[in-house]
Amino acid sequence: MPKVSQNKAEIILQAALKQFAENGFHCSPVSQLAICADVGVGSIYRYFKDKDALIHAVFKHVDSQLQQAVSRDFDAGLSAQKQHIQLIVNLIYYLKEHPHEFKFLEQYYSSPYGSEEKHAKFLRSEINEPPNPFVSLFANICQKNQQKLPLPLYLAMTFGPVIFVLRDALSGHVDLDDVLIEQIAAASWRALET
Amino acid sequence: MPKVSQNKAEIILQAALKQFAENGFHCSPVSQLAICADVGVGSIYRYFKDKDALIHAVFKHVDSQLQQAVSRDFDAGLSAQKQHIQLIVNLIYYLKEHPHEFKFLEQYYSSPYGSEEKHAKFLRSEINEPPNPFVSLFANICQKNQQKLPLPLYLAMTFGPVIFVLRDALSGHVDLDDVLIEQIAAASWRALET
DNA sequence: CTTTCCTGAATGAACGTTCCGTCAGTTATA
DNA sequence: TATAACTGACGGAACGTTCATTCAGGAAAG
Repeated sequence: MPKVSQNKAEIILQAALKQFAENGFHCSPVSQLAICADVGVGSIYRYFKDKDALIHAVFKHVDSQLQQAVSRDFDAGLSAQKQHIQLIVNLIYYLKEHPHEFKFLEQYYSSPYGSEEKHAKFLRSEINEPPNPFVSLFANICQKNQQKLPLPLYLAMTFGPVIFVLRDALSGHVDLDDVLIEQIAAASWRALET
Repeated sequence: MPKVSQNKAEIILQAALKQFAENGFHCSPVSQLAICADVGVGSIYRYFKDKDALIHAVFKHVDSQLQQAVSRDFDAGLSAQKQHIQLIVNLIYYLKEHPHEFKFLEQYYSSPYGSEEKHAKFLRSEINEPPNPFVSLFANICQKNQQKLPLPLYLAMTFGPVIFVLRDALSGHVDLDDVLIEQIAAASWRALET
């Protein structure tokens, strides 16, 4: 037995993701997280300094999986349009099939926890991180067309509709089928053309 | 609200809007609301059954003012494109200049409080409410072009970018000037064309 | 005086965090 | 190998804090 079973930390992380997504940070008492992970309350504090640290750890975990999923089958040889649509479709598919991850990220980014992180991702171009495919694609688009497309416009027309439609799909008000997904991706590309 | 000072309820409502927007529902204790409104804690419970009722009352207040602001200068005689852009610009302007209202609405809609309300607004076409200008315009667009544009796509491409860019503007990461506002409105119209 | 309005200390529930006893697994001793 | 001593992961009762809500009583209005 290792000092700290790597398994138990993982179990806590998964249980926390589920609880946070379903009930929100504030309505997920540590006692409830413990029950959901089938673990004593004290054990959570063995693996994570406090509740905040747990929330950040869940984010890190979710974010890295999302990055991976979005970049899947990415082909830099395709046209900018095809790349764009591929990324959007990947993004929607992944989040549609991982509603817990989506709800968690929404909460995280719109809370004091993630208000910095959000833009660090796009406005800095940091080293030692895997290059964000959306950022590279945007740079690509700007270079090809000499149009001066502002980054905030690109982000708004790209992620805005995705987030909006995912919310509606998750709340059960909208049936987000393959056709609608393709339509969203195509429309968001049209929005960027001039 | 029976026989009670009209004024004091209003003061509480405004103070609550400010506090909720700045600190969130969960970090706005009733004691703090009372201090901010310069009333006793008990008085809040004279005007509102409990904290939840207060939150719903703030929503009703904010929502009605927003509806009014968006419909300003609305001219049904203009082209669908011009109408669309006018509505979007109105919406962005109002929310940009009323950040408390925006932050409150964001919180409200993405909390258990407003998960129903949100879509009641669009998916039902209820009587005895003032007609939603976006809904009428959408019906208009669908009639003119015989394209079968699904409502969820329209909503996503219309409100998605607006919400996204407003978030960034509010967090100080983006300078949402008149040019960008026009660009967003124009892009969202382009997204709907086929 | 009677009634209405208002207050903030008091209340109890719920929460995050701590702390210590328990015990399975590991090492030391013979 | 058998036994004793040690170690640190683990659980959950207990603690202190914070919150929404209440209520007894004071102030104002009539």
